[in-house]
Amino acid sequence: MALIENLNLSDKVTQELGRAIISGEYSNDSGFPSEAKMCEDYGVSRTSIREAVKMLGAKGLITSRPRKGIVVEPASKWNLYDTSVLKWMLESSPSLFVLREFLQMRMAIEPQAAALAAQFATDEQIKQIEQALKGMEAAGSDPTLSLHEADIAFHTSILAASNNRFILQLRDFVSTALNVSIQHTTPAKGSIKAIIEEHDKVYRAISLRQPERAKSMTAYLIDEAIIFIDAEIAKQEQK
Amino acid sequence: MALIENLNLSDKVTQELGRAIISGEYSNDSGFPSEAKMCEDYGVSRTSIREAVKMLGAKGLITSRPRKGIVVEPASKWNLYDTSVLKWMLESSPSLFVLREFLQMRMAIEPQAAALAAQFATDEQIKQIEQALKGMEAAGSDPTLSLHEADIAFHTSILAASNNRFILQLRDFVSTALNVSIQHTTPAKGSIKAIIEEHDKVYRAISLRQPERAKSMTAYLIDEAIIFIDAEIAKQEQK
DNA sequence: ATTGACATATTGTATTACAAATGAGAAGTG
DNA sequence: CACTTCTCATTTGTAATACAATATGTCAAT
Repeated sequence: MALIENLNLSDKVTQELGRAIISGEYSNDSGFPSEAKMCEDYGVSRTSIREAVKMLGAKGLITSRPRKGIVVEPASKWNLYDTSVLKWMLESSPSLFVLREFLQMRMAIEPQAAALAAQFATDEQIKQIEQALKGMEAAGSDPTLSLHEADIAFHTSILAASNNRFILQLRDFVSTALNVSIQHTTPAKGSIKAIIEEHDKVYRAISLRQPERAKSMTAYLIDEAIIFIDAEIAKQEQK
Repeated sequence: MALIENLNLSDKVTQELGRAIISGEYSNDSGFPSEAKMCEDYGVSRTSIREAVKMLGAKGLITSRPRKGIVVEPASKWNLYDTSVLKWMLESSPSLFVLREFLQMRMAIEPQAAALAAQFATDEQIKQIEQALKGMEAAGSDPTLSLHEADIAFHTSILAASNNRFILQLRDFVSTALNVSIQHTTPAKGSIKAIIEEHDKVYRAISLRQPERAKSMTAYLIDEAIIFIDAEIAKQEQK
């Protein structure tokens, strides 16, 4: 999974440091080690350390200044929409709460994306959504196919059809959210048909160019997931 | 404005290269120069060039591999929520169309943020929103104060009150959007009172813990701006 | 035509050296 | 004593050099 192979040294150091920073190993105690110290710790040259530091700086995790050394930025400065940062967060956080935040974000983005798609999608883009929907239907009746992957394809095809770069950019974010979801939601087998039916309603609203319906259908879809997670969290807190 | 002073060399190179990449100077033609070439072009050591390349790579703009050289990633890979990337985009794009995309994003984020704030904001956070609103009122009657800054403070205080890290992260994004807006919207002086009145409705909905009203009031607020920009774009296309 | 070996260009890594910035403490001064 | 100024030490910033690793294309041999 981690696949820390095939990476060059500075990338490997970046991975390790990034994970360590986000899991809070340097937040409270004696501060961040100096470049020289890290050279020893990791057994690599200062060149590689510096390149790693620059990359982490570009993601908003740290800053460095002469004599002062390297300091970890407050979490509010971290670029959470960077896929690496997102990955490190998921590796170090209890994911049920992060998942709720994910879903709240999806509740913001996806209904609006669906509405924009209904207004501005090209015929080609609508065909893409249709293809993804057919993929879900196929996976619904054929267990060898992945319903999960088709589901992701459906949602991202809508993001693409919004023709808004900032929304499309959240593709990885939504994919990640859906991937995390799958770990918690045991897909009630009987309801697969219902799920596909609901996705179909979203598709039809978009293809019929009805922004408001597309928006509320999508909101409905995500709200179900939020209700499920809220229940899950409540269950966990009871223990 | 640019303030390219006070930066170290690798940061300066990063700025220049980033701007050049996003404005498309390397997208179609002979490809990206090699590190050695850039050392000559910029008159700096390979160390600085490499650090700049690493930073741009961390923002998703380029990748580099031995023998193959440095290649510009497709725009879909760029991390648009990186404040530097955002800045470079605004410097190189006709901002009226970018502004519409900004507003579409705000239409996704802010109503949801307001709804979450109505549900989960602490009393302290609601007080913050109230403070920002009072700031707007003060600026409305005192021309020496900046209504614009108070406006930004109001919107970001709601993002903070959502208590969702992913939404709060978009603070810079929303600030930037509002800053760009001001360049296009000549604030009709008579309507200032109306604008403040609408912001007050959002605040009251949040403080009364009414998520749905907070959401629709915020959506109304942003929709007005979208209508304005659409008209502006139509006007420009007529010419 | 396919394969294999080799030359070549480019990034990757290490090392050394010195410059620049800055914070802390010493030294000096009223 | 209070305050300023100077010096020094620490840490990052920049440069230069050298060689390793990697992948691409070429050319020859089968």
